[in-house]
Amino acid sequence: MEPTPVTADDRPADATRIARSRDADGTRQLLLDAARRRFARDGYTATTVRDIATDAGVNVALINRYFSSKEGLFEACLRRITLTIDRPNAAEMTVDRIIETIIDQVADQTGGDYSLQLLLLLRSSGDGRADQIRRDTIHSFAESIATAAGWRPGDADDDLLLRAQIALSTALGMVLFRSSIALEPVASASVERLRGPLGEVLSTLLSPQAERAPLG
Amino acid sequence: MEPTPVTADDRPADATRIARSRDADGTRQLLLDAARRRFARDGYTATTVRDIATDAGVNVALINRYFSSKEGLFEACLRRITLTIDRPNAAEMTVDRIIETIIDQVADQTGGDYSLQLLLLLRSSGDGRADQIRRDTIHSFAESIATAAGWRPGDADDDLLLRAQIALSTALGMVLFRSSIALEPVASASVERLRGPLGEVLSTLLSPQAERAPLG
DNA sequence: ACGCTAAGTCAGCAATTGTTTACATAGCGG
DNA sequence: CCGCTATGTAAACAATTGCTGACTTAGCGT
Repeated sequence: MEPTPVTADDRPADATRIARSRDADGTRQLLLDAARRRFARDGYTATTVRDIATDAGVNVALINRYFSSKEGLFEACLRRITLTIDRPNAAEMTVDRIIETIIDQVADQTGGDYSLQLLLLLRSSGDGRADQIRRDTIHSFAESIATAAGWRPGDADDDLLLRAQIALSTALGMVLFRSSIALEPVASASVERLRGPLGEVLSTLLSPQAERAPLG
Repeated sequence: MEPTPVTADDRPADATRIARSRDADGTRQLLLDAARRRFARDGYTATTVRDIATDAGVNVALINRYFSSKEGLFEACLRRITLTIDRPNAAEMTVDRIIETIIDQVADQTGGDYSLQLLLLLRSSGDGRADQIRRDTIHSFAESIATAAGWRPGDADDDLLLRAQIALSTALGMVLFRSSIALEPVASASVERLRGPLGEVLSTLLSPQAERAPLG
């Protein structure tokens, strides 16, 4: 099963870290990169360990050596997810900067790592532990957004958290439409084209508005 | 592989159409119902034909007899999708009614057929033809929404179509968070709780606004 | 120079997958 | 009442899956 054949030069030829013949850490990285790509694009069950090993240019057995199992490799991919929003000290993030970051990440058409990681967040292996990791990652991601909007951990009112999650669902849905489903015209819309409506949506959700109805 | 075991009474015991022992159409329906549930919940590759047959209480070989292949059954499920929005004569749909319909469908916590069908729209079999059906379905769904907002087929300006697709991505992302990922607090938020923010988002996207910036 | 350990290879196993083939039988037309 | 066809059953097929064990070999420390 080879739904999306990956040519040799499609694999990120990281010139700075040439995979020497006997480098455990380097091999682990190659496997993680190939696995993330496969899992994100084709999903967990549709991806075979042989696919990943071939993409990484590495022997299949090493997946089990380094990650115990296919499931372990998937969990490692999930744990490796770091989104642009979480990288700077999120405490100083303003709503407008968060919104701009989300838009850039969603609109990233290069098939780069960030939209790939967003896509990975939507994949499930069916395993409970992996699903929990995924849930935690998304949740912490939503908390970062909500925090920028003024939410504080432990707030009795989680309206802002809810709104942040709705904003996230929009972002993830957009990534799905653009990279996986290829729905036109949204799939090939430029960043400039998306900035308008997406900005409106995210501002509506996250920007403080005096006239917002108090939770009934 | 049995990620989500389905008990006997979990299967929709349609009393009006008892599956008699030798009824081809009835058997087809049983298979379609079971397949849609499995495909929507677990995805295509994670679902086995034996899972479906067991859920439907039907012999495995009948899947190939009636639908040629697992892929054919999946396509039949996709073709069967009819969303609430498309059912009435969409020409008379107002934006507000469309918005209300979307919210109801997204918030449907009963795990009923409609959220199940939305979930199915996010699943891929990897097969090109099935993906095309899925794409067409989503696209026509977006056109219905855009039409209510004033868009007309053939419009040179597809800004409203784009906005309808963004609205759809929000809706699908929400269904994913609620039924598949079970992300709190959005997963168990009531319809009343969701109506506020979701209504704001959808209105922002679809309601005519004089001050909307002309496409630059 | 050399051996020891980590790193990588190879072949194959057991289980599961979708599908097919040959067979059984219910139930209606005559 | 009989037999023919549509319907359903059972068993097995080849292919693929994740994974394992025994084996090789590169490369560093001494």
